Amino acid sequence: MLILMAEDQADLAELTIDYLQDEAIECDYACDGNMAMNLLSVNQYDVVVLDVNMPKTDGFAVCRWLRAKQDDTPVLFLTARDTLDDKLLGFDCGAQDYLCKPFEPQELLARVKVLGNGRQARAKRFSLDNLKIEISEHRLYRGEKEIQLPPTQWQLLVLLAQHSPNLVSKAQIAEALWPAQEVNDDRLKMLIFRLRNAIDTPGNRPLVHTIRGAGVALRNP
Amino acid sequence: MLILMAEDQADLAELTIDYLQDEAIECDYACDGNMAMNLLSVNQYDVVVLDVNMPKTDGFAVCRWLRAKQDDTPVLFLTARDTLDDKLLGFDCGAQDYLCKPFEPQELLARVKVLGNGRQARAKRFSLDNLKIEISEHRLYRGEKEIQLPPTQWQLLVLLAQHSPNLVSKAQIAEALWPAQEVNDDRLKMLIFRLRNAIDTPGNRPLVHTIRGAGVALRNP
DNA sequence: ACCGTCGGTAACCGTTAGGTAACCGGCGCT
DNA sequence: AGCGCCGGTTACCTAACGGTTACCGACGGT
Repeated sequence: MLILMAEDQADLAELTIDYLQDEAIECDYACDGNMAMNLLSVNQYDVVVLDVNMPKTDGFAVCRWLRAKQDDTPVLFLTARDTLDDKLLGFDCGAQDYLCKPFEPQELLARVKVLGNGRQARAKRFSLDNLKIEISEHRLYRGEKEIQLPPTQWQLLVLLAQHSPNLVSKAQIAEALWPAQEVNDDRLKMLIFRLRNAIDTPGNRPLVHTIRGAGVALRNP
Repeated sequence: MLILMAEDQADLAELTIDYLQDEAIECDYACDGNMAMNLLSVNQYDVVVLDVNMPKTDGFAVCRWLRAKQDDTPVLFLTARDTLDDKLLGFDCGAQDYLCKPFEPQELLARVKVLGNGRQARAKRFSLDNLKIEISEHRLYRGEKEIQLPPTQWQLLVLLAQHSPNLVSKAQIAEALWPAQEVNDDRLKMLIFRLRNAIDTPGNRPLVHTIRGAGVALRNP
């Protein structure tokens, strides 16, 4: 997950960013409103954390500008301005959340995660090469053709997609699909084989890769 | 927008609900955790506002229960428990927001609106292919012909329509139609069969699709 | 009391999914 | 080279699942 942190107090920003990065949240940093807008123009973020009091352009203005250009990236205001009117103004600008300083980094983390996940939840789709998965619709396409998958193969595919492009170990798969059972290598072998047959059809680039002795990954060659 | 307010202090709840209703937010009210779960089993809400300290079942438990049954309705905790640990616990249970008492009703309203917006407004009409459902009038048409549905089939149809084109799992259906009963596959099978007979009449495109091992969806092929 | 409707149970059946076993081929190790 | 392990591939068998039909009891209106 990649977020943009716009905050003019460099020391506070650094502490916060350090903490978030320890929790596997990548952060870009902007020290004022204009810089934030520049970065927002170039990159796509999962969440934007905005201070309100910033040089050049204030946080409210940045948020309004973002919404004006039809960008619905979730915005969280992080500011010392704690009056009701400020909060309402923040939500009015199109923010999703509003957290007052001083704050606990853990709470910020929790809220950022919610905003980032909600976005993902709304989408609930995955695509790689010409493979498209509509998870909530439970549909799967390779190119133009729709593919039907049996239950367990679908489970495996979703699992792989969620970790893509990372490798998923056999133990992880077994744990996810057959919880609290001893690992049986054979059924797993067959399962992977069948999934591969189903989605890596001839004429398409193979996407299911087994790494010998380690596990399986869903990714480009 | 329809929300569920679960709060054991009746006076506070009433004030809040009055305010929200003035702002065009309809509210159902639950005075304890069990009542909240009952209402959540029957109805679909845009947002759930949960107190933590409630009789019978506390708010955290309700939220966990909701997530366990794969319901991703946004949850906002509204509670006097303002320690960091409580907040983190709340988010851990799967909440989207956490607001501490005492609170300003305007802020609650703003946050509820944010949570409710991600989801499309509750449709009272639904149409797909040549199938038209007037939910509030309780009428159903396939092409020009009006169809009468028995109560449970109607319930199922509305449930499927609300999730369309997404898949609805058997467990979800059972939970919605026969809350707090053990899942009986057979009655469900018959129910789906009868609904399909009623609306997927010969000459029309079939819209009720069962995905083996997963559930049912109302959608175009 | 009669009848029609509705929803649940049971039984049947064709299909499919997924597990087991057997075979094969390659790679790395000694 | 030879062996053994790992993973790919084929074949087969059974249990589970879903569609379908038939039947039955409950309920409500006439």
